[in-house]
Amino acid sequence: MSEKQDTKSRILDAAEKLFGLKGFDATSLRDITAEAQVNLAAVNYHFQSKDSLIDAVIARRIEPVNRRRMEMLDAAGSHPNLKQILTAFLAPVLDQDLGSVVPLLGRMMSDPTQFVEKVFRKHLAQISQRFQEALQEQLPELAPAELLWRTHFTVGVMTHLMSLSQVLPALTGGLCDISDRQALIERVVTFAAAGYRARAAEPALTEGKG
Amino acid sequence: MSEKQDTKSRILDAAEKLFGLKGFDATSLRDITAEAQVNLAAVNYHFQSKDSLIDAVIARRIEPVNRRRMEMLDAAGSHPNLKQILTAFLAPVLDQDLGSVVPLLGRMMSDPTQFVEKVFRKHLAQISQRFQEALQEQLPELAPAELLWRTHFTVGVMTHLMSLSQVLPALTGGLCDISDRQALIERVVTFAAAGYRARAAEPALTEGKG
DNA sequence: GTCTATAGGTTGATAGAC
DNA sequence: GTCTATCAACCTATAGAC
Repeated sequence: MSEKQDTKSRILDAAEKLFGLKGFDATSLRDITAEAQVNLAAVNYHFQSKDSLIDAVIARRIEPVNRRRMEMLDAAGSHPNLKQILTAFLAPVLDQDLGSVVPLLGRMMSDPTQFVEKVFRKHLAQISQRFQEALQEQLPELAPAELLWRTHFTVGVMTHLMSLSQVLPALTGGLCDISDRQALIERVVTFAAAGYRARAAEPALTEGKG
Repeated sequence: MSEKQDTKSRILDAAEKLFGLKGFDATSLRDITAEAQVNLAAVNYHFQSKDSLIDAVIARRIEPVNRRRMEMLDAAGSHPNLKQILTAFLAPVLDQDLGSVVPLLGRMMSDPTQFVEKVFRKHLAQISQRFQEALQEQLPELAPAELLWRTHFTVGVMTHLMSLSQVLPALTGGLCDISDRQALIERVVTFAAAGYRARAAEPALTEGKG
């Protein structure tokens, strides 16, 4: 759409695209400035360092997602049910641009190297707490640790969808089409909600038939 | 245990550890040879290129996992139930060394760049087909595409566990302890089995209360 | 703000002695 | 098989002209 953009935005757009496509380490500043059609020195002028650029690229996309999550959770009232909570958590992510934002967020979520410091503590700790409380209210019989495990599992479903979003059609011979967002979100929510509601295994008993 | 190892194995061990810790791109051959305490040129002598080394590192760990998966699936008889199928698929992965193999497999599964060619087509396509058939037999009411989606979700749960295995205790304030493998496997199987069994959403209807 | 030029370091890979 | 030495290419970052 917009023919002309300022240098800073062009760099952010190009970085986002390439980080998602090739990963943070495999993308050089030269790759980015070539894609953005700006001068190499512009990156350091506007963002000081590659590491700060990564921070900026991530923050630009995760913060609006988190705001939308809170909006949707609030909109569901003071006692949102399980599917409303899960939808508020997942939909804002899966509704993003499949060509750049989704792969970027996938890289961000699945790279353990600096995930704790760069992503979780800065952007996810607070909102996770809020959703965890809402979930616990709907699932009072679930021990907090068990609830946390299942949230970790659900985040895994979401993360893997984002990481492999670009290759999923090829992987499944076209059977899994990721472009219908609404259907995808409902699918994930259905799957995760059933997982949350599963009766926790009782370690002391011999296991029953599956 | 083994004090003395041949150069080739030392390189594989060091590469596995560092690839898991820092990722494929961020790990240089010099990092690897320093860790393995071997000469830099030894890598190219034994493995030709970094890319071939990555292949070798992956193949060494995924192939035994796949053999074990098939063993467990076969051991469950000709009509394994859902939990038996899921356990056969997940347990051989989650039972691996948490300090090196699990993080490596996590990197491998969550890097979309060459996942299709380097990992899926070479190591996962065939076994996926076999498990998909077993699952379909137990879940005949589920459309093949829907089944595939849920398998993708389940692989996401597994992958995210592997990717963040090193940081999960720190992330959850120690609440989620990954060292009890048996309990973890049961937790994942319980969650995924419930997800597989969830009634598929019917797009035409207005949604019921969650 | 944008550019050129370049510093200073790392990378994967190889040639050739032993 | 293992080593030293090295190449050519690449990297991030910055200094300084405009």
